[in-house]
Amino acid sequence: MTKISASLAFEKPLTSVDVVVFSLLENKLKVLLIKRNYNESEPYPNQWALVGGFVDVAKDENLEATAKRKLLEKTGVKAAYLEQLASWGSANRDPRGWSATHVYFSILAIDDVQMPKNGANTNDAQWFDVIESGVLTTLAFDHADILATAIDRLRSKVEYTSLPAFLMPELFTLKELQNAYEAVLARPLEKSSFRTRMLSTDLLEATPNYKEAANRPAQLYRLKSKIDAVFFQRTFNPTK
Amino acid sequence: MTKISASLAFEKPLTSVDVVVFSLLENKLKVLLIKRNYNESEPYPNQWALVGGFVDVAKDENLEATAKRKLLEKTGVKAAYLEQLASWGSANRDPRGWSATHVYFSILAIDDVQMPKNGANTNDAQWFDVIESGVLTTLAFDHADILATAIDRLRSKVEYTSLPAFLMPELFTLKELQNAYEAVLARPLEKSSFRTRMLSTDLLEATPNYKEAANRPAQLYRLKSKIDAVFFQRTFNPTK
DNA sequence: TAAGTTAGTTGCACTATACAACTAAGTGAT
DNA sequence: ATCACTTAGTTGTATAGTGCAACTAACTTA
Repeated sequence: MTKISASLAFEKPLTSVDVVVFSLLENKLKVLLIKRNYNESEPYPNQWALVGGFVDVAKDENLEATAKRKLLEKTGVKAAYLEQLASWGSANRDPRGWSATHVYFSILAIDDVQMPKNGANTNDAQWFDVIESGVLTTLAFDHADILATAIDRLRSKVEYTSLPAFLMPELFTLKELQNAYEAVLARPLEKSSFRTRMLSTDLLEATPNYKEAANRPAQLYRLKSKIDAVFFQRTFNPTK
Repeated sequence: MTKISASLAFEKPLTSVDVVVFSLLENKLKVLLIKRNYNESEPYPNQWALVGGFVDVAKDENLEATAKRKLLEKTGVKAAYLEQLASWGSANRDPRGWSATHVYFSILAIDDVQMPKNGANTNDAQWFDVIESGVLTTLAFDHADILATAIDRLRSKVEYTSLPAFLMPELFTLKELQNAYEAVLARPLEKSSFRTRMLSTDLLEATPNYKEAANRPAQLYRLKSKIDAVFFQRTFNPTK
């Protein structure tokens, strides 16, 4: 027996990728969950779970490819903000054996999403309200832990980055962007310092258009770059 | 064939854990590297690599346990600052097949480290200077990428956390702590604001002792908590 | 034309920082 | 003893981003 076959003879853990998909719907932060098959021979039948699945070593060139494939299958979205969150692996998180999952999180503008039309069961994918650090539903596996970590990470990054910009449609007003920040952080922000912060970077581009309403029209902005987030030097509201 | 055996029949990627181990030696940031076996049947024989190895599904309860086991084997250190960095997985990063590695990084006080005494080859573990975003040596696998990411993450966290405190011995002066920050960041910091920042949190505890020298003695401090890092509201030197 | 509403600005206070000049406390040479 | 030298530690002033509150701007509707 050579050294190579010895090392490959180790029992290998199961390897999966999960994606925590966030979006904004009616000014509320939402997370996309998938209902698992009603199949008693698989773990957690009929329960809600994160978007995800096993790495397909034939199809997926790398972990991000698995994440993108799963995201595309469930939302129809090709290019989206996608960031690695962390990984969870242990002997007992999956009854089928030692398993490790590489978790990403994604932030989508709801306009871009085409929810799946799965003939048989159109209700197998659903947006859930994010409340505190989770959802009002039991989740499969350790997905409640994972979701809580993703929400924490999202909130802490939103304190000093432009991530909520990825929740916005093509054109939006500064107040709408502020509403998105507030929906994620679950707390109000101060108008003038919010505006100063957003306009002090080259994140946004003013358009010649205004959003008409029964009051003073608001300037419409668009993102300068669809890809990169901007980092600020401080957090909001020093917590004191 | 049942659904279970179908899902487990997938070919599984190799699963490993790597740890990027940082320490401070003579006021220079160092990273611990291990020389791979001189064995032509294994990939990258005789090359330097990060601390790491395959998950042992029989021994390791979870990923962190694998990381701690590897850290203990190579440094003798049991409790250290250990944080997940990210994971890397692809079809071609390991010639033995589709492989995914879960990477942690650790920060150690050099005093705590007992370098291994491996009878045969005592030179198989060595501290390398961190220069720019890497080391002056070729690394096995994609470990140069991983190391660069770890250095970036370390530097960016050091801007707003107390991580360098974990590089210090039991007792240290504020100047020594500042030297550690500067070694990691590879740039000078301003004395008075550094002191104000450090003393404004309850990170440090003044001891009754002073460090004697051929000049004014410096107050010695110790960490209040060995476990948690402190977060600050801003970065150092806003980069214009 | 006035009331109501939301957009957007302005002035002032506060806080953590940067920068520079200062004082404090020791050693060692003369 | 005194003074030069060195490093520890402090102080004063400026600055930048924020929080807060009050203000002005622009539009609709009654």
